[in-house]
Amino acid sequence: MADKFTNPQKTPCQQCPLRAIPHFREFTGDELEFVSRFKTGELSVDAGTTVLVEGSHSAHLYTVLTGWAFRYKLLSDGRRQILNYVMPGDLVGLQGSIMGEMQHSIEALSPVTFCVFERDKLGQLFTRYPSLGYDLTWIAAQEERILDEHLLSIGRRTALERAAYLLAFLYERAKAVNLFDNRAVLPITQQHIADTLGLSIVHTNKTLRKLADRKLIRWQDRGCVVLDGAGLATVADWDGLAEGRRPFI
Amino acid sequence: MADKFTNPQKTPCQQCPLRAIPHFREFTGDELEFVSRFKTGELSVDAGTTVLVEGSHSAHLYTVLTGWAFRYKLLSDGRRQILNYVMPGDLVGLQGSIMGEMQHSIEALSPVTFCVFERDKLGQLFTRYPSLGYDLTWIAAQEERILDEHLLSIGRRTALERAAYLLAFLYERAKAVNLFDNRAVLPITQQHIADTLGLSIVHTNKTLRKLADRKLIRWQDRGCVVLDGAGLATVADWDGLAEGRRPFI
DNA sequence: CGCTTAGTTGAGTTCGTTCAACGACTGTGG
DNA sequence: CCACAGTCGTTGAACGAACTCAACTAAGCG
Repeated sequence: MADKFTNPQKTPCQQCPLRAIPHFREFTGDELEFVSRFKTGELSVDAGTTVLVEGSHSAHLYTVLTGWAFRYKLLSDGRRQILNYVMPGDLVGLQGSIMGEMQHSIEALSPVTFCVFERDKLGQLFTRYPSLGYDLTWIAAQEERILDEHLLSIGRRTALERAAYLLAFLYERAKAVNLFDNRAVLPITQQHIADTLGLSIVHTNKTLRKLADRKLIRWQDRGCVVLDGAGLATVADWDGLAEGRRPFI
Repeated sequence: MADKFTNPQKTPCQQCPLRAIPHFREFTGDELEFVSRFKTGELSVDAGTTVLVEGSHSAHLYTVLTGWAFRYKLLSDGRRQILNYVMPGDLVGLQGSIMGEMQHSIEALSPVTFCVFERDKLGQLFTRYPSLGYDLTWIAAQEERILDEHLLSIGRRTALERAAYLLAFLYERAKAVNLFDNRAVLPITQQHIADTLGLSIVHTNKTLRKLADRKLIRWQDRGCVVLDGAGLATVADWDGLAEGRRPFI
């Protein structure tokens, strides 16, 4: 793909901008040194680019350095379900690395830069840096938690509650990794929201309008502005992420 | 809880009946010896018992030795979403062990025996037996895959497809761990199915009737008899688990 | 025998869908 | 500079899937 660009000149992990964010945990010098060798390059893509494809066998693991993306699956007739969103510090491609084949695809919502790791060195990571292995398990377990909550949402919440939950969730996650400057703008279309909530685009539009009428969000500049994250969480009967400091690779 | 019964006299892991099932991978002698010490006892519960509760802080990890159970979450007004089903060889309680608080509950569908592991020794597992740490990550990643597929199902499949997917999924999983003798009977009620699919019980009943009319299943003896697993998978547009040999602890 | 649980079925209602049309905005090529 | 196409959001109307309510059967159990 022409719009993909792999950059061998990587940002050194020692100067990783994510390490400055209090949301992420500290590394020891040893760990940092290993991760730095584990990282083999960077991948920068435009918004809209499909990075990993369902069914492919990727030899890489990726951590998002900057930007937004999402994971999704398709049915053979084209119906799409967005599974989760990916933000700086998130690891993707673990399933492909650890079990062979990717069972979902990933698409960039904004320009995205990934740190690229070699699957081959994953074994080394576990043998030489058990604490990093533990972190990988932590990350996978955390993703599981989030998927549990999404499942509860799609299965049992009403359309209004679902939409409120999703926006509160995205707002809280993005805030934790400093993705907002002054205003909380989520760079997604109503089609993305519809495909996440399992609703039609028309009904999604009408549901979002209700949230806007309640002054919880505003639709502006091709994105969703969150005005009241806590209010959204209340509508959704959602407790928040309850996640402390977060490891990352 | 009176109906729980912790048995300190454990089945030695060396004679674990699960090891005989080809679906599970081999252990090295060392690993087996460690797991055997990691295991501190067994827990046997009746059908219907709630084993782990959302919000609790469990000091244990469990692997199912025999029986069926399920994981679920509740909304504050009582709406229930079943997240996944748990069968022999499955690990539960990892989230609680690794991140403090359980975010879902677990209830037994049949009499269930669990192997009990100490959370405290989890660090040792990663440092001394990296291959087991890798397996834990594998297990978490596999659970993630399954949740992805469930999300696709609830979000984008029709009621009929959803039901077909769920039953095909349970059938395939249970078959892999020898949970059937001669007939493939799933020990669940229609209420369980409804709470898994995100449907009302009435509509679930009418949907299952359609599957029965097509001779794919039969409802009998308080359970669902799967007559044609492949037929169900076809209705659901589902490819199967595509999982090779599976690690377990 | 009555009590409870699980499954079944019909009738009416609600929520969400599909179809369709339209406006606002963006980017592109002439 | 304008014409045009494409994407995205919005809205109304008609339809259909799934829900609630309610009544009833069958089976298991003290």
